[in-house]
Amino acid sequence: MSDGSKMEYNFSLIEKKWQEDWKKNQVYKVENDFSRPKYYVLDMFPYPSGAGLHVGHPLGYIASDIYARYKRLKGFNVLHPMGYDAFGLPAEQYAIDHGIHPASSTEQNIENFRSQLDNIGFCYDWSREVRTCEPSFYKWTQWIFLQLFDSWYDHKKNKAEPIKKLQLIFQRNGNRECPCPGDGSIHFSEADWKSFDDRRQQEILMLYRLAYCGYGEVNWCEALGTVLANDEVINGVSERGGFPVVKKKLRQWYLRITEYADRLLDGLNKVDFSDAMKEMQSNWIGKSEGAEITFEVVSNDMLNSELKVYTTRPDTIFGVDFMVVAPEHELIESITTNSEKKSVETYIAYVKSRSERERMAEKKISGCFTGAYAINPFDKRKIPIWISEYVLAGYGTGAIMGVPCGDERDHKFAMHFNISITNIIGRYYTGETANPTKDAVLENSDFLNGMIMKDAIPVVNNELEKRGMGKRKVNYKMRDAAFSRQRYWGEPFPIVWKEGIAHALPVNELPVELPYLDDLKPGPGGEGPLANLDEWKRYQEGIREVNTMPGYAGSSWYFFRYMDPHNKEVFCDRNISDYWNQVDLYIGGTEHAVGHLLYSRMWTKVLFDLGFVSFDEPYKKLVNQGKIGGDSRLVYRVHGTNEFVSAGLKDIHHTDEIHVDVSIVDGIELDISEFKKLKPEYDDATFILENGKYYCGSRLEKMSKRYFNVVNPDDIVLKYGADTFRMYEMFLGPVEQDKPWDTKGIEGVHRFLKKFWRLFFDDIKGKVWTEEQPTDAEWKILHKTIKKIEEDTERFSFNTAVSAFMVCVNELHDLKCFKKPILEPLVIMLTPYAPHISEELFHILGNSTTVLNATFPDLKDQYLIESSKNYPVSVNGKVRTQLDIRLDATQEQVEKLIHSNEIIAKWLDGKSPKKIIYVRNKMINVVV
RNA sequence: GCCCAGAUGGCGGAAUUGGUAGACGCGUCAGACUCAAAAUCUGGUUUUCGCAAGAAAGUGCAGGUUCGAUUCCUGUUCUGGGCACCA
Repeated sequence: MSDGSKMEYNFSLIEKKWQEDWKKNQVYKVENDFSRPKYYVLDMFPYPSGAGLHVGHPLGYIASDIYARYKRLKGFNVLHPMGYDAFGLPAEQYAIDHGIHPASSTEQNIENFRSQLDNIGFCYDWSREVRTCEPSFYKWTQWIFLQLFDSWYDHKKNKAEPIKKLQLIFQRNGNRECPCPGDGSIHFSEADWKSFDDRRQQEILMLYRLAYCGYGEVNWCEALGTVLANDEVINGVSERGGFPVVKKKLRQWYLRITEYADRLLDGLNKVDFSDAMKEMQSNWIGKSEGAEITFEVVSNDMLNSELKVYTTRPDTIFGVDFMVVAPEHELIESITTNSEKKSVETYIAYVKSRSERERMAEKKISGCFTGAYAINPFDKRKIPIWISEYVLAGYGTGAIMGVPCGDERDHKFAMHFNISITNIIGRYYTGETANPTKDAVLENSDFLNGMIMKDAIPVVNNELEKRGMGKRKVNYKMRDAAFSRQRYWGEPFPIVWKEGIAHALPVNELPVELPYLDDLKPGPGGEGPLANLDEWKRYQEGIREVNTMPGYAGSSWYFFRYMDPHNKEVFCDRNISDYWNQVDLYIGGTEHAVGHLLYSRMWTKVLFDLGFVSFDEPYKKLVNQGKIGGDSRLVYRVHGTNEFVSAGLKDIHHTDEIHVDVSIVDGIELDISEFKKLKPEYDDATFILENGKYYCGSRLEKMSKRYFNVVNPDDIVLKYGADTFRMYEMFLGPVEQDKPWDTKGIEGVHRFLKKFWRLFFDDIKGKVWTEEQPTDAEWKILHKTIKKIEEDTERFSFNTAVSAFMVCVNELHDLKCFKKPILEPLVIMLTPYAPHISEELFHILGNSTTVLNATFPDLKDQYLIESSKNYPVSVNGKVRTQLDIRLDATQEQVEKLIHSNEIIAKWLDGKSPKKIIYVRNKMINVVV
């Protein structure tokens, strides 16, 4: 390269040159070097959609890239990989609609993603790339699934254990010490167990397995031959075609994630996630502590059966005026009296006719009396048992005790059906609305009278347990996660069915490869497309599982595979996972709060329990990047005409607004000639202008093709370069925050980089940088900047770090400081933010090695001590002077400074200060 | 309805632990260079009053704590996000 071409900042040349160099020399390849301190920076890997990346997507990637490069400069061995979450529904839908096989559309999309990512200059170690749809990857997805299938949760040890151990326990003790998580009503002795045939034994084991197959309710549409999602069913008929849809119990695979509810909740205390994220996860888990109370039931004047209810407020037991059971409750048939039979049947038929949607949307009060009564276990009062859809079958026992004075829903129900209300909280209940307080003193409550409600809770619990009428109980909102899909584009299950019993395939037969299938129509009886492949289905004397795993299977463990991506023997070598350990920094969107993040946390805990890894929380710190919104541009057409009116004048006409492509608008000014070319109908459009210009309206909304507001990073990189793009995305605002994209603002950052370049080369003079020794003032600028950039990078405040660079360069320009001892550390500090220009300048300064091997510059304290401002104030009659001092000042330096400070010296008048108070590490109060 | 987060110039945002509010950038105004434009450089830019020096007000709203509050506390309004008959 000649000196002449170095004169001006030619970003496209520089970026191309260094990207090729990085690739050729495999600069970012990472070794599993156990002798070095490690740091693991991970992005949530993308789903390679056909739309490609817009400027919003790389935000998190840039932040993690900066941090990874920063940690590398700090001397860490940094694992920073990337891959693709490549299995899933959208690719399959696309295939069905467009006739392209998901394997090839996925391949194409990945290629496109890769070129877009490469453009931005990330430091990923691509030799560790993973794709969840590759057999070499999903072999281990299947293998981990088999570990889940072969395990159960031992509540005594509070961990997962191999199912073999459970079989031994059953042989010795039956299940009296291991209550069945799948069906609490199953009890058997060791003798019973031995008497069960193999089939029965396997059925029972299935109820314990962490990955299990059971029956769940789904929307089944016979005419379409498929299962439909809730939102595809409207008023009991299918959205497409209007065919009848019925609720049907179908065989489904599940993850028994509920067994990990407590540990998933507790684990939140030892990870660094945002409070909002922790909140979302703990709400989803929905732990509540209460009691399960058993009521005797009288029907047709005879003692009939028992009804269990779950309540978090056992203290209100004497305020119970009615019981409500869910319409699906199994007791309904047996307890309904002859006289009520008809109305109960009518009510249940009504409930069944309503879709989940209607039920949730309307929330109207409905219900029906069963004719039966429950007996209050303490005062033996008869309590009517009702049925209502506001009680959910799936939570607690599917039955509640109605306490109208304390619960608003119960109150509304009682008012609606004219049930008399017992007041147990005195003046706290006005008769108008319920009061859920725990602070009231109980009345009308037998042995609890005079007690404060919250104190009464343990008293009642003790009494219930003493009398055997109930017990303390913890409940969770979280349900087991459905794990099978009747779809093609996913991992096949390594399972074979023989006579109704699921068998794991031997590990040496993994992976079970997904057979190539052209026609992706569903199979018979609600099964997936794989069911159409008779030959593939048959496996010895059994039949393969034809469902596939859901999209979240591969993403639940992929972070392990990056550590040891090419291992053919295990999913990840234990020594290697011990070294890389937890992901130190995980960056991704909030949309995965309760899906991916919970599943991957659970899988890690299982692998930990079974001894395959040494930690049970996968992510040490999680940062959620915000979304970048599109800034749409709107034009206004006078209704019914072809005349467009400028935004400021739109209100005086009756107009329709139309989105216009942001690329033909400069700021808010429309390029009318470009606009006319958009559509033939616009060709003869007329315009009402303001000041001779057509101004567009604007609106912030989601970046989407539909709104013509998508900005492609490729276009930005082409115009301004990757370094400008990276820095601008960071400069936009805090990483965690949602913010709008504004292409105009990018000029400022671009100017900064050009100015940075001019510290080295002048347009006219050429080379300006020298080997000269800097002055103290110049050192101070450098050290101030090092400190600021280091602190800001460390605390993820990349926007203020970029500002600090700008300030520094402006100051150096003002001082005309082009000295190598100042410039070189600056280039190194800029590396994480703008890697290409840094490499080039570092190379020019005469270092033969790349910036990669450089270290983040050390601080020299002596240039940091300075006094800034001081404020004399009067506190409680004493005169104080406050003094701002650099953070790192030592006691000695402070005292020296105090005596040399003009104002303080005047106050002191030669005497010593009475007192020096360190208010903060930055503020010092001197009392005279 | 419940839970969480936020509200600062024309705009994006800064102020790290209570210490000169508005860093940095955009936009804009004025000037330099230029025949002109681009690029670059210099200066101004919270509001009101003032020729100016300067003065007063000012971080959604109303209070409170403090020598001092964008920051802490109480109440309130609005905006964004999450959950939603979970007993």
